[in-house]
Amino acid sequence: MDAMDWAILGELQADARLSYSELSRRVHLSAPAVAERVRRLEETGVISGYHAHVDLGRAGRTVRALIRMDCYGARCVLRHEEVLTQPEIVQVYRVTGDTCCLLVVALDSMAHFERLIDGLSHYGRPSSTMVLSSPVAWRPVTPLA
Amino acid sequence: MDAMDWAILGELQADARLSYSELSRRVHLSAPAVAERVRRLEETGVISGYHAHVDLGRAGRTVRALIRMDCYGARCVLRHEEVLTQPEIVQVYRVTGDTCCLLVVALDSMAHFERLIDGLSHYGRPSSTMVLSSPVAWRPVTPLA
DNA sequence: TGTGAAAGACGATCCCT
DNA sequence: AGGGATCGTCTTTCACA
Repeated sequence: MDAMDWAILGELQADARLSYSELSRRVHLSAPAVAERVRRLEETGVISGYHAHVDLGRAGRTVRALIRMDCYGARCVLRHEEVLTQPEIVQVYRVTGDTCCLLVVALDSMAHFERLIDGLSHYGRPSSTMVLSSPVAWRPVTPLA
Repeated sequence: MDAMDWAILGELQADARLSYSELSRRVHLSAPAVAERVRRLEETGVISGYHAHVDLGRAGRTVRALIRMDCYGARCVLRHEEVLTQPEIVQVYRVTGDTCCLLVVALDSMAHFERLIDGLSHYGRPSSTMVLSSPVAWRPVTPLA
């Protein structure tokens, strides 16, 4: 992971659809050399994937919330994968502290949200907070000073 | 936003670097037609970008935490953009409830984390929880049933 | 590792449907 | 709005440094 790798990562985090030739121009390296470095970043797992980001609001998911789950021991949602694979749940963090995990959910209506909460309450006590906005929706990973 | 748009969104969310020709094969449409639909999805903002995802652990960011900020009125971090642009902060949610926002942070050490907390405490009272793992790191957006 | 050249594939565009 | 043909560009592979 030298400066060249970080330069390539920076470009691909900003625009994953850049061609190797455009990438090679930006980082001042030949296209085959860039392609080889990208291949290795993928192989070693530094790059975990390339994803189009969909605007949740414009896709109809106007209701967003954070749900802290205080689970009932063995009935913990983390032990029931089928719960976590619901499309409404967009992120799950297992955390320390007095709750077992935090769910980030995005839905199309409050009614749908109410139904989700009802389903989750079988596994633990959900404590919800509505998301008003995301001042930082996502930030590229850079080497820390 | 018909079924074809959703099929294209599904493919590009799974692999943003797919070529139009490969995409056209997968959704059974000609390449120019696919390109035109993608262009419109970008223009209308449904697709907000294409990003390479970097594995935080393999990039040296081994410490992750969620920080709820209980801000001191006008000194709220949401009013101080320079605070939120720090590279350690990877996501920010403005939320309802008794705290003003939730920060998702990723750092290379606990010492660095301590310094971050110290800096934040100027703006409000930070309440932190460590992230153990992400059972669902990210999920593609699909039409809800 | 990185470069340069060559062959095949791909992306952009135009026109027609 | 989609399909087919075109041309310029890009990806990939190779030999070589």
